[in-house]
Amino acid sequence: MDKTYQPQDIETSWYKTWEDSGYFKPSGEGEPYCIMIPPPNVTGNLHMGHGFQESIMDALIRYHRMQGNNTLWQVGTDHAGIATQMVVERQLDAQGISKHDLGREKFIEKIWEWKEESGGNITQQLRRLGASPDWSRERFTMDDGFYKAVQEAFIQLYEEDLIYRGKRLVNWDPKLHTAVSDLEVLSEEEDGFMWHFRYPLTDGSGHLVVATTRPETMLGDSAVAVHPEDERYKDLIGKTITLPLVGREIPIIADDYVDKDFGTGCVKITPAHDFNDYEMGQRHDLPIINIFNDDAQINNDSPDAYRGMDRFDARKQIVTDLDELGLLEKIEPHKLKVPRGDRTGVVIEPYMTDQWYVKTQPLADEAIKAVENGDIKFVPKQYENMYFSWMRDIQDWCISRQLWWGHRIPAWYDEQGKIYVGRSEAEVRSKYDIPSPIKLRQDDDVLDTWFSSGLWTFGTLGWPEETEELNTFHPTNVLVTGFDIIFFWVARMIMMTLHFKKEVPFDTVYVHGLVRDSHGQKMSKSKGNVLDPIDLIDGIDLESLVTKRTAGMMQPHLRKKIEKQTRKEFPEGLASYGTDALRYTYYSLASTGRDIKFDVGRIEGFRNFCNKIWNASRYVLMNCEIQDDEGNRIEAHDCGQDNSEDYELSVTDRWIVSKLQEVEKAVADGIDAYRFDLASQALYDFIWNEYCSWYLELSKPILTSDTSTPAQKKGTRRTLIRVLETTLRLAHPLMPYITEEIWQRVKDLAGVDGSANSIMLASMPVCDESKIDQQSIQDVEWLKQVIEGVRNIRGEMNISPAKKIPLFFANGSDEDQRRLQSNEQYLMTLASLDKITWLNANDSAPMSATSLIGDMEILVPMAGLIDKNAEITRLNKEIDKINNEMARVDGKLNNPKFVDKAPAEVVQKERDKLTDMSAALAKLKDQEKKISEL
RNA sequence: AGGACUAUAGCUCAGUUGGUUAGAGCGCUACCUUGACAUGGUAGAGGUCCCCAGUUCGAAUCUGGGUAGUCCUACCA
Repeated sequence: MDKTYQPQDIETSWYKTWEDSGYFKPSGEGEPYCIMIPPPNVTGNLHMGHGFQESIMDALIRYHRMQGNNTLWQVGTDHAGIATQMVVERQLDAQGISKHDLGREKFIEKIWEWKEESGGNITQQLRRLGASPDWSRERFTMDDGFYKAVQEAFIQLYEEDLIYRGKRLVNWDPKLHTAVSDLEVLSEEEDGFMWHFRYPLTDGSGHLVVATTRPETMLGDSAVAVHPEDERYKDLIGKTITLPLVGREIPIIADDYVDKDFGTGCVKITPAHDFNDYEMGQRHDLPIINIFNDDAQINNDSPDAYRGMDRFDARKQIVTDLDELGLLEKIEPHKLKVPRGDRTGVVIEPYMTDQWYVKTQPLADEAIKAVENGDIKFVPKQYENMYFSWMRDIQDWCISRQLWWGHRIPAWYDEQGKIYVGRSEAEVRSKYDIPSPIKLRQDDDVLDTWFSSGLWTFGTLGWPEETEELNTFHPTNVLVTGFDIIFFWVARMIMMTLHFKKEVPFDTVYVHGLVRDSHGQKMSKSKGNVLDPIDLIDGIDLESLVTKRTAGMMQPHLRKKIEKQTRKEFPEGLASYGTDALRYTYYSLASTGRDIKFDVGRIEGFRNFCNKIWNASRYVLMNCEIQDDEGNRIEAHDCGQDNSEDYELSVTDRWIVSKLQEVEKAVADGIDAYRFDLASQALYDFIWNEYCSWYLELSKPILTSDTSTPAQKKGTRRTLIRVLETTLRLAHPLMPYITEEIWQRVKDLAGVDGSANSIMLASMPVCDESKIDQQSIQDVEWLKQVIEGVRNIRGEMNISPAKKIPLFFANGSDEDQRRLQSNEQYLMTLASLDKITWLNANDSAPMSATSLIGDMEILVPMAGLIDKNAEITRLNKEIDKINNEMARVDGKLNNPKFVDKAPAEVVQKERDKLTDMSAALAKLKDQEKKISEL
């Protein structure tokens, strides 16, 4: 083995082996366990959020696979309608071609080409993470089978009257020329203005002042509304206004939606271009006057002067014109929420169109019940509230999109506009008996991407066919996803699955936070703080990182800023940390419900952890086999794996095995509770602090000493290798590569069945309580305390670690003496001693620096080693510490209320503490006095 | 406007049902190339657990009220 851990040397080849060997496929045996991957955008790239999410899923999958479950991780990608279409449109744009130049068919071909070209990218990146989904079952939301599922779902819902076509106001994206759902609109507060206009009364008796943030919509006004009890305007209700610039006569109406105290108390009503106005229009039977075309330019039904004008130009012109007419009363700065498309960023326009809708209420009712009655659980639980509040106030879902890339809606129209829904034109014709002379035209629209994603859990398993996989793996066990798509996806999946499958899509939803940068900022291209998981795995030099972060950046000042910031933060670029370190970092940060701040310092720490495991394994191997200069095995030592009983386990062997049981439990508990931070912490602590820092050091005196017997050496080897092998299996779900690499070299020494080819198919270690030996734990605890006591004196007194020193034990019990006798060898080595002396009650001790282990004192003679004043200082520090603590405990015990009311055992504990401390204090003070008198 | 979440060491975070001398990693200080590992070892410093009040014998933990931040939902033209 190499002296240092080099992740790049081991990762890709192991992945290939696993995949080629078919290890990712369900075993076909055991309890089924299934996770559906949230399908990433097929032409997208892996970002930190994916990295986190997939690492969590892979840990769960590997863990369950090793537990013997029939484990399926279903993988696939999403066609991501709008996003993908936009990318290809932009590419064509760069060549000066518009999609209309190509026509629908050719354009879709182009997208398929782009899908073929870049589609493998994200799945390759997923492989780099060590993800172990069943690639042989990979799906795409627009593959033939999925198309069929989508079609079937649409037709069924239509036939059940749960899908309908309707004309109403939708969120219109004038850049994309499509409707979008409420969820795809983001409203941010922006600076704007409030314009106050005078609207003259038709009878010439004066005017009303209306306030608006959108002057251009006045062309479509069909009323002015006031509050029915507003004294100022009561008499005007029923009169009319002559709309300036347009000349239309519109009524003044009363509606208690109007807030008397806001603006002027008069509201212009534009039913065709505002959701609230639309409602009011319905209530008062007002005409709906559309003033825009699909581009949000003023249409030809509007006054000549404004036709063809962009909405924002028209706004300016209308304000100017009204001003010239003396009708502009004032303009005030005003903050308002501006709705923008989440993809395009342009202002979304409420717009009258024909669209397809899903009637959501009946579906939502069932979906709410499923969470209420616990069939589906959210982790963390608080997200259930978010889910409920949205579901209980759900609106019908607009599912049609005026795009070309997606599942085309399976509906046909005859020349009268009558709708026929079916699987194909032929089916529709025969079903509704439509003769060929009658022309049918298929609906041009495609379905919202989330409509198809909603079918993901069962569509990928073969629905609408009743497949074996569907029976085996559905409902799935857990969905791992970000909170940002609970509404988009999780809620819809629950509704659709309950409706079509009559069962839940998954038992548990594990919701994680957003991955942010180390300062808590969202990672974004424009901020230039994006980290690419692949760069963290492979490393990247500074220049490449700068180039990458500033690529495609239009504004030069942003470019400069990002470059400066990047050079400052990563002056050396990024080192190659490897997949295992990256994954471990994710796990360590995966506590509940929080966003994740990703700090490169953390990943470096875990790369070091990998190195620690690597080197500990080297040590174990060096002691379990005879090696050549390169560290290759020439011959294996007998590590006690045959069934002979000629080995002897020491107290430290029994201790580390006990500790191993504890960490096995901690890891299992952590993973079972989706607390990967706790699982990874427990494992880290065990490997680094217990196994490496203590156990490996404790094994050295046995293995190197001439006085230890062959049986003792064999027992130690056996424990070294077995604990290592078990720990590797325990760690494998979290760090697949390094564990496999090392496991292959240790498995036979640890007595693993020779037919086991890969650690990923080995069994997950399970805590065996009967192997926990309390006596050994206490003994080693004692031993550690003695060693730490000596080291503390050494450290504080600046005694060179190379200097061997004598040690005396005073005031010890029989138990102490027993422990000393059985651990002398360890003590001599680990504390670097040259002599140990046990003092009986009457023996006199040399003047020494002292440390207390319970009642027992350990003494390091001062002669020639220790400065008197330094020791006094050290003792006083100890004395102060104990004094403070004693004062606290004393106060407690002198409080009669505490003594009366607290449980007896708590009181007793405090009493014991006090007794121990006063004994210790007396000894330290005595010691301090003696030394001072020297 | 309603709701959720967060506040613990310089930084990033743990802290189970109230009882610990409040922990970890990184960073920091001193010493050390000893044979698995300097991607290392040993020792150490560092905390008014956001503030105020309450419940309790006892509060980082429970309750109420603040303050600050993050986010979600709905919005007034």
